[in-house]
Order: sequence, then C-alpha cells, then structure tokens
Amino acid sequence: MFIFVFMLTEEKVSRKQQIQEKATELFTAKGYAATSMRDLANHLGIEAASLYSHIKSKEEILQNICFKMAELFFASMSEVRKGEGSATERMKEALKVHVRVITKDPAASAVFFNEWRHMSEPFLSEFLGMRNEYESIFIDILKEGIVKNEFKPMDEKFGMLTLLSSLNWVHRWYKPEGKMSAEDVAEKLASMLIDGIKKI
Amino acid sequence: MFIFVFMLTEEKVSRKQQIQEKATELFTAKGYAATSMRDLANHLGIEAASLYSHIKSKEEILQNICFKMAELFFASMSEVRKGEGSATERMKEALKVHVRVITKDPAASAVFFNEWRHMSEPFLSEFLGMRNEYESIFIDILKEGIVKNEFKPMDEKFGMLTLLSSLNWVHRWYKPEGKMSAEDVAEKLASMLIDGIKKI
DNA sequence: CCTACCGATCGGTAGG
DNA sequence: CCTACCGATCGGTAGG
Repeated sequence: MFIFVFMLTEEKVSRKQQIQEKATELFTAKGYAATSMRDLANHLGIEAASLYSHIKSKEEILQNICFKMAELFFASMSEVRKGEGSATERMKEALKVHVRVITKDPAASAVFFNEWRHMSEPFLSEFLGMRNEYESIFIDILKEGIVKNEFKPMDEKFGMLTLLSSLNWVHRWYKPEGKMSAEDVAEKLASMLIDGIKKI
Repeated sequence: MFIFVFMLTEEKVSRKQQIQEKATELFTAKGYAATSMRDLANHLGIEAASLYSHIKSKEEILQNICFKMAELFFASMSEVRKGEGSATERMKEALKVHVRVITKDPAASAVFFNEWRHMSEPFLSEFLGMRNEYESIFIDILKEGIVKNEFKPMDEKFGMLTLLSSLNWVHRWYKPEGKMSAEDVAEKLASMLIDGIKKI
C-alpha cells in the first residue's frame, strides 16, 4: 500500500517533465546551442532517440520553457495592474512580484532571458511581442508616477530598462540556500530601485 | 598619392582584425556555439579553411575578445582607484567609466558578458579571477561609503551586483544613433543608481 | 525505450 | 587563400 502510493507520487513527474527539467538545467549551464540531445539523454540514462517519444524536437523544449516563464511573469503582474494605490506602491509591488517569479525558478529564468533568441519564427516574434507588452506595464507605471510627481522626470523607456536589468540579473547570483531569502531579495532590491527613481 | 594614402589606411585593418570584428558581430547576434567557422568565413568572402592562416582556433577568437574587454575595463578603473574624493564621488565616477567602456563597443561587451563560459581551462579560471578582482573594486567603494555614512547599510555584494547588473544590460539597448548619447547614458544611469544607495 | 542508421554540418588539417 | 578532405558529432527517423 505504501509502495503503491509512493509509486503514484513518483510517476507524477512524467518523463516529459523530467526531460524539460533536465534540459532547463543544461541550457542554463551550457547554453541551448552547446547542449546536444545526446547530452540530455545521457543525463536521463536513456538513448538520444528515445527522447523523441516524448518531445517533438529540441526547439520544442526551448519553446515550452520560454512561454511557460512568460505566462508566469504575466500572471504575477495581473494582481498589480488592477491594484490601487500610488504609482510608487504599485511599482514596488511590480518589482517584487517580478523578482519572486525569478527566485522561484532561477534556471528556467536564465533560459528565458538568455536563450530565447534560438527560437525560430513564428515563435520568436510572438515571444518578443509578449516581452514588449510586459515591459509596457512598467513604462505605464513610470509615466503615471512622473505625472503625479512621485518620480523624477526621466525617459520612461530608459527607466524601465534600468529597473528590469537589475531584476533580470538576479537569477545569476541568487542561491536558495544563501543568506538572503527570496523575500529579502525582492524587498531590498525593490527598495533600492524605488529610492533611485523617486522624487526626493 | 591620394590613392596610396588611402590604401595604407585600408590595410591598417588587418585580415586578423577583420576576422575578430566580424566574429564579434556574429557571436553577439547568434551566440558563440551557434556561429560556425563557415558562417564567419562566408561573411568575409573567403573559405572556412582560410581562416586558419590568421587564427589558431575558434576559441582563440573568443579569448581575444573576452580578455581585450577585461583589459579595457581594468584600464578604465585605474583612474578611479587612485582618485580622491568622497566614496559617493568615486562610485559615481566608477559607474560612469564602466558605462563608457560598454557604449564604446556594445558588441564586444555582449560577447564579454554572455559568451565567456565557452572558454576552456585555464582561460576560464583566469577570466573569472579577473572578474572577481574587478567586482571587488566596487565592493570596496561600497564598504567605504557605508562606513563613512554616505551610503545606506547594505550587504556590499548584493549592492555591487545590483549596480553592475544595471550597467551590464546597457549593451542590449544602447544605440549610438539613439536619442541618448553615450555620455547621457553614463550620467543618468550613474545618478539614478547613486540615488538608490545613498543615505537620504 | 532500443538498435541501427540518415544526411548535414562541425572544427580543423594537409598540401599547395 | 584555395581545394580536398578528415573524423566526430549533430538533430532526427524507421522500425520494432
């Protein structure tokens, strides 16, 4: 009985999911182009040809990772958009939820930020369209804050890029077992960045 | 006579240098692993085999780019280290000279930041050692500023990573023909980041 | 999930 | 700087 339950639990991580997770790990460490399907198969203890029973192509794995992360980023932002409060409060919340998505899966985030360019059309264009849309959320909050005199006057696109670049580096150094918790990182990063843009 | 001078000027860009420059372009656009020597050769109008009269290997090109950029970053910082003034002033200058190195050659910077991991040992270790040394310059200024009560108390490593991440994204969006000049970017980025860490 | 295999392409060398 | 070529490896398929 116990064994049966154990097996059921184990099987919840499907082979396909195992492939996705291991690929995420390898794409992060070596990059998409430098990771071969034989690499991936060896790490899973199977032959390269066997991978194709579960996935259609190497690129499909990349697409899954990138679009899944895109969904997570958008989902995290939906609370912020409808939230009320000052531009300052909403920006801080936006920065924090963005960081939480990254710290929850730093490896998938790394692939999302660094390997998307290896997707072919039409996936590439769709991806870039989503990214633009996402970035405009930050630009809108910046614009509002500037109009309401909460933020310093600045080029909004420049501001957005400066804010997001700090957030989008987190996956390179954040360690779940490190001395700063995910929540620490989110709070401290957001505070520092808000202080940089707010009117004094 | 005019033609002679013209030819001399043209020849100053040696074939080796042309290879380096075109490779930098391609490594930036497609990544090191996804750029083939045949790609590179075609862009130069020669055969792949001919490249090897000028360079030893594909990786040698990467090493040249990465270590040349490392040198430029260190050289730019040498003025700041011996400079006097408050920690705030020195940090601002450090941020600005760092940005100037990036905006002067965004493509080489992109390779420097994103493709270094494809170097083999012992180059990889030497590179990472240099990076650590470079980052410690920023950590030291941060420490000094915190002790002197110019900066907020913070984990210095966290502060360094947050500052540098904003700077190290510049190569992805800076356009020489854009509305912000290189000097604009350096000044505005440094100001915003300094405001984020300084004690109010 | 395996064996057996495909055509294409890789970085690089020999020899001129 | 070229032709001619090397062994290794690539993503992927056929068939079981």
